[in-house]
Amino acid sequence: MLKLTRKVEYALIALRHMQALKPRKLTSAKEIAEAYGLPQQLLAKTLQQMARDRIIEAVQGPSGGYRILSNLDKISLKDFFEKLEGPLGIMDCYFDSDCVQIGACNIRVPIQRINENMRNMFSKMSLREVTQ
Amino acid sequence: MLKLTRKVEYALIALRHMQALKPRKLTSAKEIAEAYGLPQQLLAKTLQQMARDRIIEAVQGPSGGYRILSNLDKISLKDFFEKLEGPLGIMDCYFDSDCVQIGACNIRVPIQRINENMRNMFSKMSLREVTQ
DNA sequence: TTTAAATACGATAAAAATAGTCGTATTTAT
DNA sequence: ATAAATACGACTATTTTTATCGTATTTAAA
Repeated sequence: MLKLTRKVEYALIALRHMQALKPRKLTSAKEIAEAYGLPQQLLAKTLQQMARDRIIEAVQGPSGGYRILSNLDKISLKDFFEKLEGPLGIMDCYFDSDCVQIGACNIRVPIQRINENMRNMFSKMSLREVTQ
Repeated sequence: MLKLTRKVEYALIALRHMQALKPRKLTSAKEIAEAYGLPQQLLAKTLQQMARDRIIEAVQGPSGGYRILSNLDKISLKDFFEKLEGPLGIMDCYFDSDCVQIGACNIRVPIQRINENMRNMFSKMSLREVTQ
């Protein structure tokens, strides 16, 4: 319960790895996968997604790879999580809203409150705090 | 990502329902299941577990049912979640520790930090805040 | 200009976790 | 005695997550 997905986990590992390299130095999916024993293809997808989201930059071709693009101080954990996994909340009745309960549900408001607290907390933490 | 399970959701709905009743009044799994359109058997299990955890009290026999036993002010959401679902954390490398990474993992410390923040946040919220 | 190493990505398969059901036992008010 | 409720282990179904496959594209270097 309240678990992060592997995708997010791999993304954090990769970012932390890149952060430790010299600025602008490239590293490949293969390199990272081997260094930490991660499934390369899945890691690659995660890296590709972060590239689409402009968190990292991809360089194609042999001797290509990835490097950090954004200022990680400026990205909150909330935004990071949501970029990778969609809206952040304790239940999904606030996103899909095809909840059978319609009017009967008696915990909408309290759940809102918890969600607020969660989002607030992750808004206050930057990605750099995790990767540095 | 970071979702509660249905078990927890049903537990909260049930508690909120009981909280709205006159003190010491009993309500049954059937009653709650019908009122909110929940699967009765699964709800029943959740109620049974809360009874084992002494959050609510079970009365057997016909015209039996459940009522709130504990002071909900005194139970933190953290304890509540953990009673129902086990240890609370963003990843489970801290509980099972059979992570393949052994020494290679580079995000242990930062993940610890996030976990702390989560636990801290849910420690500060009482169950009553949600059910009232 | 061919080759090889890398990214890109949709489709699918496998595995794990979650959700729900079944069957049966026990309790107890009526 | 009966019926309505809790108790609970075993099982099944569903959904979500995780991982793999196959193929295309890019591009540095031989």
